[in-house]
Formats: sequence, structure tokens, C-alpha cells
Amino acid sequence: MPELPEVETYRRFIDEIAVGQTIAAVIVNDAHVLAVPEADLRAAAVGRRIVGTHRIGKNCFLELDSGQILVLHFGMTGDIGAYRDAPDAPRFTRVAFALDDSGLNLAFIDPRKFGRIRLAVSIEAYRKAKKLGSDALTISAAALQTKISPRKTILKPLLLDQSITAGLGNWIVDDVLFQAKIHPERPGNSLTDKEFKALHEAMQHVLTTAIRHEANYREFPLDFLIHSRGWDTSAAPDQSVHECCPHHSKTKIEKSYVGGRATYVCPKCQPRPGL
DNA sequence: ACCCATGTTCTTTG
DNA sequence: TCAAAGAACATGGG
Repeated sequence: MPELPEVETYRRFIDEIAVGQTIAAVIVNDAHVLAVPEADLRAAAVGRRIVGTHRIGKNCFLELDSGQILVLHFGMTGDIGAYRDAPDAPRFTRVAFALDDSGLNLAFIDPRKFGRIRLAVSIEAYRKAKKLGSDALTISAAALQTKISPRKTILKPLLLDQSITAGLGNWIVDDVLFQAKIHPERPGNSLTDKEFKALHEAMQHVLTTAIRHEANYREFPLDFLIHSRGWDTSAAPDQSVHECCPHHSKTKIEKSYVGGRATYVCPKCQPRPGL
């Protein structure tokens, strides 16, 4: 589930359990998630102390006392965890870092293996190499408008583009556009100043709310569109999928594909462009 | 068995 | 050169 709020939650977890500790060993259960040779990762990590954590968008950085950066990207299904004894390792732990003070192992969990572990010389070098834009939590309204307003591309793919602003994923973009009352297929250059302001405010609102709830979707406010997606298969009957708009109880949320991605919209809150 | 899925990156096509 | 669309990646879960 790793969009910006999840990754921020993982970062805080790592900050609590791993910062200040030295990596005693790197356990590789599945080298598929390594984007660097295993030997290079070991050479860079073992014996190094983790001195801090950082995040840009969906990328989590562990700063080592050597100055090198361990970069975690969680793909579509990545997660972070901790365990003490090998038999207790969470299912789908692909790589783990043994921490020498606590004796805990920091687990990089990823069923689908789209996540990657990398090394970088610096966060700035990584940011440049990956062409990451400003983090979605810190980008200014003016900068957002400057990036989007010249583009005739429809909004949703623009907001998913990590070089425009980093951290928004499929579900969050839908919720941001719903909160801002803008249709995902509006061209970037069609937004008014007022709409840009609403867009920026909705981004901050959705992201800070999600982080406050540690990305636990079930706890999100009832007027969030996320409750209309069929993600919560264990929800009680009275709190299962919300088929209708929280603001228009008679209007069904519509699902379509925009830019190849599943997209949810309230046809009343978010009028289709040209109509 | 079939379809869908939170992300990124590459290829193809216009 | 750029943008848009599609595919690929690897796998679990409904």
C-alpha cells in the first residue's frame, strides 16, 4: 500500500527501531528486490551505523555513518516490519537488516517483488537520477501550478508523475481530485487559479490526514472517496463499500479507467470536462 | 480459472 | 522531441 503516507509511516517506524544502531548483517532471502549486487550491499551496509532517515515521495532513505544512503522503494506491495528470531520473520520478508544493539531484524517485506533496495551516494544524487520532483507534502501551491498549468495532458497522469510532485499514488490522486472537486480528465491547462488552490489544499489535507492515521484507511474520515473502493474485504456489513458519494447520497460513485488506472469519481462533485 | 491490484519503466505509436 | 497508450514485471487474493 505504499503511497506517501505509508512510506512516511514506515520511515517513522525505522527511525524508532533502527536509528543509532549498527547493521550487523544483511539477510537476503530473495535477491530479486536488490537493485545492486548483493556483495555491494553487504560491503556498504555491514558494520555501518544508521544515523538518520529521510523521505522523498515514496522513497525512504537510511543514512549510514559512511555518508552512503540505503534507498528503499516499496513498489506496489512493499511493507516494513521487525522480528527477533528467524522463524518469526514476516511472510514475504525478502531482505532483512540485523541490528546489533536490539537484536531485532528490520524486514523489507514485499509479496509482489516490485520493490527495490538501492545504494546512493547522496539523496540529491538519487533525486536527480530518478528525476524526482518536490515531495507532495512540501511543494508550494505556486510551484504546483507552474508545473501543471502549461500542460494539456489530463490531470490524473500529471499528478501521478513523480517528476512533477513526488508521493501521490493512484488512490490518493482520486481522493485529492474528489476533495478538490475536479474531474481527473480535465487538462492541466484548463484549471483556474481557484482550482489550483483547491487542488493544493486537498493534497495537504488528504496526505496529512492519512499520515495522522498511519495510513490505516479504515480510520479515514467518512467523506474520503477511498471508502468507495472495494479494498476492505473484512469490513463489517454496516461499514462495507460506500457505493454513493458522501455528499450526494443518491449519486453512485463511478469507476472507470483513466490513464490505464482504475479511477473513482463522483459525477456530481466532479463534472466531466466539456459538459 | 479468471480477473484485478497501492508502482515504475520500457517500448511502441502517433 | 514529446506525449499517450500499452506492455511488462511477479505474485497473491477474491
